[in-house]
Order: sequence, then structure tokens, then C-alpha cells
Amino acid sequence: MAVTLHDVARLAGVSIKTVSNVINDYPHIRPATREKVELAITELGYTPNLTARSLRSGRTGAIALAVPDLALAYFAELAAAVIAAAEASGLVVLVEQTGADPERERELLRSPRLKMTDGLIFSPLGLGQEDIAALEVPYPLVLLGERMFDGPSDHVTMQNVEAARAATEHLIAAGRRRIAVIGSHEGEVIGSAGLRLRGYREALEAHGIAYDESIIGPSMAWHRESGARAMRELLARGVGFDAVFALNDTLALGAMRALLEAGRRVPDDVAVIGFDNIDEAQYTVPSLSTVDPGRAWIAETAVATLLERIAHPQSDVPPRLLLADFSVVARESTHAA
Amino acid sequence: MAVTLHDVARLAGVSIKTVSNVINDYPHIRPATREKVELAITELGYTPNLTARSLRSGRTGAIALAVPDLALAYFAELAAAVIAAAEASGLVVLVEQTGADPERERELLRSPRLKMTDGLIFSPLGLGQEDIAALEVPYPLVLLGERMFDGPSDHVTMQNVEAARAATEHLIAAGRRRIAVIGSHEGEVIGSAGLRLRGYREALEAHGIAYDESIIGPSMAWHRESGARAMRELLARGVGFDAVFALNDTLALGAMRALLEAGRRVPDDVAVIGFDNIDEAQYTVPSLSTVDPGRAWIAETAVATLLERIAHPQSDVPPRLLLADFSVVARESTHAA
DNA sequence: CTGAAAGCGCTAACAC
DNA sequence: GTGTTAGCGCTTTCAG
Repeated sequence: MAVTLHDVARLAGVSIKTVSNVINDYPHIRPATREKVELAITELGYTPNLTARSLRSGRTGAIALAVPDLALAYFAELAAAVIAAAEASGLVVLVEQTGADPERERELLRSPRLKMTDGLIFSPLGLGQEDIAALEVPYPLVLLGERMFDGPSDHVTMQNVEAARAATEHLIAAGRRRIAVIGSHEGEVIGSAGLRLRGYREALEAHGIAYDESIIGPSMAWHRESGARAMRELLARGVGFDAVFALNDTLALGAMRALLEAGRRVPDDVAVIGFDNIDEAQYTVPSLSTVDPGRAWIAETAVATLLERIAHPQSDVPPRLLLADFSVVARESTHAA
Repeated sequence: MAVTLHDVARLAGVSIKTVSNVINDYPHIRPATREKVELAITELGYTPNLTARSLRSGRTGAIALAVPDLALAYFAELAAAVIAAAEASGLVVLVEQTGADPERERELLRSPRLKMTDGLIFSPLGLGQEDIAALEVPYPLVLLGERMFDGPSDHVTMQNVEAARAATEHLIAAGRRRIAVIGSHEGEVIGSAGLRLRGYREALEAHGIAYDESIIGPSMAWHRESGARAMRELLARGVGFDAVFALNDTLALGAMRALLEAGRRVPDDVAVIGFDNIDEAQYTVPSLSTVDPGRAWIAETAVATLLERIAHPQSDVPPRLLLADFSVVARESTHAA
């Protein structure tokens, strides 16, 4: 069924090697030969069998991207950016969803399905410090979005602590003092939740504001639904607060919804800031202030770093930690009252 | 570097074929042999080379999914559903973004990169009726989301016309008569915009309401941004309307934003309904009424249909058109005034 | 500048 | 039940 190099070679009256040379732009081919071959290629509609090429060359031209869930806006936008960056380098992207399940994340790392790709860009959510050994994998790996110290692989990540601190300070600068948090993960140190909470605490401390556990709203899931729920719980506690730092934008949108339902005005009664700068943050009512963690740069850098590791698998370059610049994006939800 | 069947065979003291049999659960193997082989496999940490297996078997275990842009919520949620459905069948998904560019969509269909997959689930946006010939491809193909008549491939799609008609009738039932549209594509017949506008017109006609071009807001892009812009243009025209049918949810969210900025209350002054039922529609303020076009069913059916075609490439089953059930989801944005 | 031939790791006839 | 062997389609020394 499929037309192969042999078919082309036969029609062009040359050897299979010559056809291969033409396809791979080997420099020293007589123009007449090249033309003959190209004619045969178009006549037969030949397209190279990439699987065979992969087997031979050891390269697939594909990379894998593993994210918790594409239905989450942040990861969808991240995936869009990664795919675009990969395409610019002639790579194709295989997307996996882990559901943020530590078990599935560990499984993914040893999945033979990865043999179909040249490397992996992995945004773990469930893995902890104790899983660092599992990251010792026999293929190029770039981690995203979380900062695991002393891991064996390159990390491209955002400055969670510093950006969270800046977000909190943005609220403090607007005159807020009772700043609630939505989306904390109790006891977490190394994940995004832990790091962002740390930034929050640092900001409080720097401004002489006491940390008050009673306005910390935990929520394992970072969905709109859970943001709304966590906010309702916070309101039900009856403790006062004049601002909310939601640990991501989606939580913030859910929290805003719950605040409005409860008759609290944003930003007049409660200022709200999120984290991620997802597209929709600018179109909500009120528009959502947030931190832009440098998503586009992260995607491009992750692909570039992975490509480098793929090109030099035995390189002695130690694991790098690449940090994106961030910025606070002030919008309506934190306008001065 | 990599450990192969030969290595395992040597360690286990059997032939390569026996190892292959064990891996592929070939029934007739002596338990003792199986055990020996399995021991060798774990000892060496052997994982099969999927590229080699693909070359030999002609199957890759991967499918491709092509969507316009993952940053668009509808397609992100669709991709999430497709990947989940594929995984349930042991398939892995390669995601491509076309940017809704007809040129890139045509190119994609003949891309040799597809040789790395067993088939394609394709959500075209730029292709028109004239491109039907381009859909005659030498691999299994399932189209999504648009209804091209008499194409050569299976289609899994939503009932655009009927669902749009139902959305419009929902507004009419709420007492609205001046129903604007956001997101039309002038002159389009076969795309989602054309079909949904047709449903809108059918609903008007059925209720004796005249079609009025002056309240039709065109917008090629279906982003929040463009929805807001189209709505501002509509408002600037100074024509009156008491409802808006946005041709998708994202447009609707942008339009709501523009309405609120202009001091129009939703739903009191203007009722708004969208299309797609993306997750966030239920969390906006006010929550967005919309049409659920059956996304989950579409994703599962697309994967199942593609798998069938992959399993029976020469089947005589003619191209099928599979239509998802839809439902109107009434929320705050269309509550009776 | 072009041809012949080996082999990437695996599966599937076909022997034994 | 298990081993031998021939390729899947391609790239790549190595000759010529």
C-alpha cells in the first residue's frame, strides 16, 4: 500500500541511497539526478515513513507534555504555548493528563509510551520531595511549574514565592490589612500552594502584619467550584477580611462569584487578586488583578532546554533552574476603595 | 544503551521469540519459562521499543487530534475529553494546533507527521465545502464539530442548527423579541457560524419575528476580546435590542463584559445566551445561559469511531454522521426580567 | 557523486 | 512449546 524509497528509486532509475540523499538535502547531488528523484517523489506521492526513520535514527521528532488537566485554563494555555514553541522547532507534541494523581505521575515517568518521544516536559502536581529519585529517568526531562530543589533534571519555573509576595504587597499597598488566602494546602512546603503561601507570609511579616490562620481557606483542588466553596466556608466562619489572595486565578474567579453572591462588593468591600494571568482574568466583571508568572517564556524555554538535552544527551551541564520574570497585573478587582 | 529483547533472552537463557511471546501474552508458554523471562525483564528493567514495534506492526498506538487553538476554552475542554477517552482505550494523543488557518489545515491533512499516528480526529475551522477532496486521505479520519455534507469521512458533530434554534427560542420564550447576534461570519453557510445563524433565523421565522441585519454583529474571531468589541460596535450603532445570542460562550462572556461597561444590566435590560457550555459559564456573574452541545459524548464517540476505522481499514461501512444530543442550560443571564 | 549492504528492535511465519 | 529467520522502511558506513 504505502510507497517506499524503493518505489521511488525504481521509478527514478537510481538507487535507494540517492533518494534518501535527496530527501535529506545531502549537499553533493547532481542537479539532474535531484530533479529526476523529485519528479518520481511527487509522481508517486511519496512521504517518508517516520516510524522507520525513528527506529533507525533513534529520534522521533516528538516530545511529550504531561499536565494535570487540560480543562484547567492555566494548563490549557501552557499547553498551547508549548505546542506552538515545539512546532516552531519542527517538533510534535504528545499530551498526557495526569489528573494531579501522584500515582499516575510516577507511572508516567516510567511508561514505555515515552519511548515514542525524544523527551518529556512535565508539570507535576502530586509529586513531592520524596519522589526526587523517580525523576532519575533515562531520557531528557524538563520540569515545569514547581521548584524541587536538588532534583536531577532541569527546571523551568516561575518565582512562586517572590511573585506571591508581590501580589500580597500589592494588596497591602492598596491599604488592605486583613488579607485572606484561598487554596492553601495544609502542611505543603514544596508545591505551588506552599510556596505561594510562603510569599504571602513573607509580605505580611515585612509589613508587620500578623499571620492569622483563621483567614486561610484551604482547598486541595484549584477549580472555580472549589474556590467558591472555600470562600463560602470563609464567609461562614464570620471572621473579617478586606482582601483575598487566591493562589490561582481560577480559584479567584470562584471566590469572586461567592463574594458577590454573599453581597460583598469587589473591590470596595473585598479586594481580590489571583495568580497566573489566564486569558479570562481580563474579561471578568470586575476584571481580575493577578500575577503574570511568565507563561510564554516558560513554554519557550522549556522546549529550548529540552531540545538542548536531546541534542547533547551526555552533556556535563548540571541541572539548571531557570526562573521566569513575573509582574503584577493590576485590574479592577484591586482598585483602591 | 537500551536493553533489548536479545539481552533479556540471553539472560533468561531462551530465544528472543519466547521473550516476545511472554510480553505479548501468547497463551501457550510453560509457567516456568514465563517466570524466568519475567525475572530477566525486571532485572534488566526492559521496556519494549515502541518505535520498533510500530514499524513492524504498522500500528503506533497513538492518534492525532487537531484543533484550532488549545487556549480557547471549548477546544481545551474537548481535548481534555478526547485524551481521557483515548487513554481509556490505551491510546496516546498527539495534539496539533491549526490556528483555524485553512492553509495549515490543508497542510496538516497531508503532513507526513501523521505517519506517526494511526488516525486523526480533526476539528476544522477554516476548511470549506470546496476542500472536501482534501479530506480523501489514506488514513482513518474523523471530523468534529462542523457538518460537511457528503464528505468522505465520519463526522461526529453537534446539532448546530437545531441547538441554535433552541437557544433562540429560549430567549423568545422569555419574552424577548429584539435578539441580537454576536459572532456571525458573513456569507458563511457551512461553518458553525453559518449553521448557528441559520438556527437563529429559523426560530425567528417560526415565531413571526422579522430578521434584522442591523442587530447582527459580525466577528471572525470567537474570543472574549472580539465578543466585547463586536458588542461595543453593536451598541454604537444605537439600534435597540433586548437579548443577545452569542454564537459561542467566549463571545458571550466578552459581550456581557461590554454590556456591563455600557451600563446595561444582564438579564434585566439584555438577556444573554451563549453556546458550548464551557466550564466557566456557570461561574461568571451573572452565570451564563448556554447550550450544551454534548461535548463528552462527542469526544468518546469520536475516539470509538476512529478506533473502529483503524481496526477495519477496508470496511465497507459508508461514512457516518453521528449527532450529539444537546440541551439548553438556563442560568441567570436569561432569567425572566 | 552514487550504489550495495548492514542493521535499528521488533513481530510473525514457519520449522522443529 | 520454543527456536530460526525474514523482513517492516529507513539511514549510514563503506566502496567504487
